Amino acid sequence: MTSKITTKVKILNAAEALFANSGFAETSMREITAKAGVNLASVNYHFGSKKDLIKAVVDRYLERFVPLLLEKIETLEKCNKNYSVSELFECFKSPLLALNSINKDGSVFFLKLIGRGYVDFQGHLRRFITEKYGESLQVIQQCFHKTMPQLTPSEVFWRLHFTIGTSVFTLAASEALIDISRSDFDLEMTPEKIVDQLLPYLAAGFAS
Amino acid sequence: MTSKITTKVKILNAAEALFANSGFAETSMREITAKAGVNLASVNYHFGSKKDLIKAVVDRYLERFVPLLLEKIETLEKCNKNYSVSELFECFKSPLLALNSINKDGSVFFLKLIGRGYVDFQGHLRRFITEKYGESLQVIQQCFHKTMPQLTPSEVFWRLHFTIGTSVFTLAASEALIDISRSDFDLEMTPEKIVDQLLPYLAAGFAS
DNA sequence: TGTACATCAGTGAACGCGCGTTCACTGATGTAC
DNA sequence: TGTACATCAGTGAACGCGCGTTCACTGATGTAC
Repeated sequence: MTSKITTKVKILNAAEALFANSGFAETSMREITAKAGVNLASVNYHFGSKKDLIKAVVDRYLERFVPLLLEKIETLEKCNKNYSVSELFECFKSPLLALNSINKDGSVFFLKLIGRGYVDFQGHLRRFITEKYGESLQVIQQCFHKTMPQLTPSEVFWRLHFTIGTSVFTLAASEALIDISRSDFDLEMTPEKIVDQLLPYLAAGFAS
Repeated sequence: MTSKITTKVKILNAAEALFANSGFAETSMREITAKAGVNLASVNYHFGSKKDLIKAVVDRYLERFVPLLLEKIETLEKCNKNYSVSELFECFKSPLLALNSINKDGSVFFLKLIGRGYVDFQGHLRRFITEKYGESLQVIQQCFHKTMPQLTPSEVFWRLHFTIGTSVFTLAASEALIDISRSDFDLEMTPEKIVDQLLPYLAAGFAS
């Protein structure tokens, strides 16, 4: 039994790394297929178009991540009716780490991709995500509301997006920041170390 | 005395709006010149290349913003040896608002552009900024360090960039977020209202 | 003041290039009888 | 088991298009004598 990597998966693996690190618009089909070692035309054969490839790359992570996260949150709700923000934050950790089974740097790629999705392109990716995962996102939002019932739904929404924003921006820009950190402080940062500094910052902000 | 708007300024005004809202790579020279109502070739005539236009657009804001900010900080240091983080944050407000004299939405454009600069392009814009404004940025960083002397320089650096990240990401993605906010909560948000919610979040995070 | 020349702002059309996509095709595998 | 056909994965080359840039040129303004 050999674990044969199909052309489709080769393309996804090559594309996600390039998309995450350079952005959707900046990455060409020729770069992707060259990195994957497959024929240029095979992307359109397997995925139809570049837009659909982008969706497929992001969806491979969401399809794994969202159910795991919902499961964790459900368990938390059963065990503890009055959970805190940081307990809720904690629910994100293991589903994120589980993404590393898709790809060595899966969790970093995933957050970078989400960041690109916010900032790039007018909306086809966002539309796709809200259509497929809108309900789940609503549930998650309501859980955050329960931890701070004094806020309005809109306030919860915005604080949540500040939090997401900080996370994904930090990772999207991490290459530049790691560069600066190395040259200015002679400090070799890794995504893990960054997350360690990031989490208390986020928790303080959200509960402000 | 008529206030004649030169072709150069027409180009800058058209380009900054498009760059801020769509990104550098996604905006074409033809879109810029069409919006500015000038000849396609005039961008290369006045600026040399698209890369140099990007630098010029960003620099027009930095050239105004950085001296004003340094001035504010200097005044603060003279008046009050032991200033707080929020007093330091306060120094950013009026220089940011002063950018609205360049363009009605100047301060929003500026932050969006900085956000794009982090995430887009491999580095020519970042290199340009650190070369021209690196010293000033160092000074500002040291001021933040004074407000929290118990932190290492590296920790200050990272918290500062989390803060910048949240700000610029929120504004870069503000169009999408304002859309969602309208459809989900029937709430018409403006950049000003967003900033009002953002500031306490940032202060809490930085001082965590 | 008039003439000759230089500089500058701006233009229309074309250039070459890389892009995403398409198309006709090959060869391997699966299915029906 | 053998043959005919259908389906599927993958390919090489080309397509049309929009991109940033270039080039030869025009016309207005400034400068020297």
